[in-house]
Amino acid sequence: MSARVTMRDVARVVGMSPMTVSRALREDNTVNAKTRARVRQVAEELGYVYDSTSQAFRTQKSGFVAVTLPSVNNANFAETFRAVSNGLGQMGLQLLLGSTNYRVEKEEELVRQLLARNPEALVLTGGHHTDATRALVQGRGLPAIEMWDLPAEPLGHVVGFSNTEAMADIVAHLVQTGRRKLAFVGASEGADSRGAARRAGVVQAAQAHGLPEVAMIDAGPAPVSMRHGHAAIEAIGRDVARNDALICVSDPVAFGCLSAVQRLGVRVPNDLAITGFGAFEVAKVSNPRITTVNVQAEEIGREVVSLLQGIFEGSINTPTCVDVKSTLVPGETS
Amino acid sequence: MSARVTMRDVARVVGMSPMTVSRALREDNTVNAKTRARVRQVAEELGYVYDSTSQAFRTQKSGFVAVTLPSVNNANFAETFRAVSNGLGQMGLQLLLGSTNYRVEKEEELVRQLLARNPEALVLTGGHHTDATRALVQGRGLPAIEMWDLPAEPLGHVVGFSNTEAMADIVAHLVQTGRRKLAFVGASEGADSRGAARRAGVVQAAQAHGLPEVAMIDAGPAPVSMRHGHAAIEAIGRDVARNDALICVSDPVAFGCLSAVQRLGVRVPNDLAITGFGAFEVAKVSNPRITTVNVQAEEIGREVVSLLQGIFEGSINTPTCVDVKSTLVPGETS
DNA sequence: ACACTTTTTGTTATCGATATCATGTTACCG
DNA sequence: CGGTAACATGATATCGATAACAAAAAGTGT
Repeated sequence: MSARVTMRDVARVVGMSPMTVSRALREDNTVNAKTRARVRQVAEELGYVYDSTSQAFRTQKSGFVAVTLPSVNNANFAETFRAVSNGLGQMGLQLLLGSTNYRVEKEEELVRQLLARNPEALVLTGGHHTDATRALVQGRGLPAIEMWDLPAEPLGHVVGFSNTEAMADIVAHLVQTGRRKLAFVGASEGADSRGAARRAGVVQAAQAHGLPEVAMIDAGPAPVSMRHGHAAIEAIGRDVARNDALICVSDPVAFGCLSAVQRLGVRVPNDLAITGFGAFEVAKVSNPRITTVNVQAEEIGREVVSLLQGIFEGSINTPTCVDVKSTLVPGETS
Repeated sequence: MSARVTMRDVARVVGMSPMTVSRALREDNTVNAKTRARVRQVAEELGYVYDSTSQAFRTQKSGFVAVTLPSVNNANFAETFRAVSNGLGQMGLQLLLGSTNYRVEKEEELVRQLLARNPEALVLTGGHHTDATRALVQGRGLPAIEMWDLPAEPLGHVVGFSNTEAMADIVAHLVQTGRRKLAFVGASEGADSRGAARRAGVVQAAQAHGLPEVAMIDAGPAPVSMRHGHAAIEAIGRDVARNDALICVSDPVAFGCLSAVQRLGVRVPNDLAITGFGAFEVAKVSNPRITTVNVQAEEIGREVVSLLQGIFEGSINTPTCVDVKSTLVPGETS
């Protein structure tokens, strides 16, 4: 196996200095067109592959933007990821991804690893972090964006929406359509802070409307998905019809509930309303269509990108908060 | 903004050489326990953050494993990603992800970018690549793994299953349960090679069983999901019942079809059988449960990791092919 | 106390690209 | 034709961690 091909090798063949090769391979127009063509051709012939590591080292700019997500196995986060990834690609940046599995300690470890790669910005999901994480991020003076939430004390910039408000919209909608005995289906207390915010939003809104106490249906530890919603309802059985509305932490959970409820012979929406969260595909395709909240996962990604763009260009200097409003999407389950 | 803290800074404070600091911060036991404690404490106090870029540059080992996926917005691929990511994390490696959006040209561009980061191995999804991609990968003598497929001419190692065989299983199952007029629902010809392999598998198996020609239902360009399956059936209307089985390229597509078909009043499985692919959550939760094929997305990820482990340890030297057999999972739609 | 091993620390060179400054070459103008 | 601008290329130093070798310090047994 031959050693790797470097600019020096290319330079030797072309009969020029490595500096010229460097210039020729970049968009540097101080190099003669003929020279450039020759350099590129030789580079191609020798199978030269640019070494970003060296560049990152020399220029002290990694070309990375670090992103943490609770999980990629979630169509919403995946959508945001895709938008950010595409946007950054166009800016010549690469995305460095880490998933926290919905745990802040894991996030801390991850942030440490990611920072070691010297990213040019850090994008975190959610507004809930360990003190060490906060210290790490702020100690570097690194542009930071929190997304998918509107934290009370942001680390830096924010692109998100209010989980609490979104839930208030749902509760208002249910009250308006005559529901009073609400139940919330979500993950056990603990890890998932966005889930917790949604739960709190429901409880709060129910109180505001003077409704009886909201029943809590535990779908197990986060992350919860279709099968957990399904199983939670199966565990309860027909008693689920004591409530007249199930407010689910997400569309997959709602679909799981819907399916289980239908198997039990409970009619939706006649006997029971069901709402989801996130405007996942399944909400629109299921039968009946699930009432949900569109959080514009892609829009969040796009806003993150345009924020980053502004930050790198220098046009954004002060902490900015972008509220990507969520909107209620009425379906057939309520 | 103060300049970044380096090992040299830590060394100065401790009163030792940078080399000692380097050793103290690693798992190098040639350094005095007291010295190490002191170094670590000072590093902590100064807010020192390790610089992986420099390390990568010096040692010529990036600590990266590059992975391409068609899309993360697919629960199957996301599952594989998670398994690989977790496994690599335990080996002290970081995963560098790129998504090809199901296009080989995009893959080529991506591979170029990823190789520039000097990864220690490359994991590609699928066995279909441009010539340039093949040349790039093989020219580097870099460990390469193709997954989610069993290519005829592998680039290196392989962890996958036969899409063709899996489809043959489905067709055999449908024939056995009395179906003869098959239709295949998938993306338009072109981009998605795994989808194409599945289509070919169906056609081939149908011929082998002496069935009439398989009807093709086009769900649009890849990637196709619930809404595309749904829309494809809506476009056809009740004519869909001219077939007696819909073989779908994936579970989400199958669910979309199922939902649309139910809205049309066609009874599943009585009037029409439906099959999916991939053992997505929705197959198990939907009503009726969808007959599918379990491809063990997570297992693929785990096998990739253990292969990589073997490669790095040196215990695996020859191209290896791991066939993660897929298994038919009968549901209620057939 | 001496020779010798073991432990601990230090010195120097280096990975590949590029910022910076210096130098050489051609073009252009009056 | 001399002088200056515009263009093109080169020389050198450098980013931070660490491999490889060197050397000092601390034990160890006789």
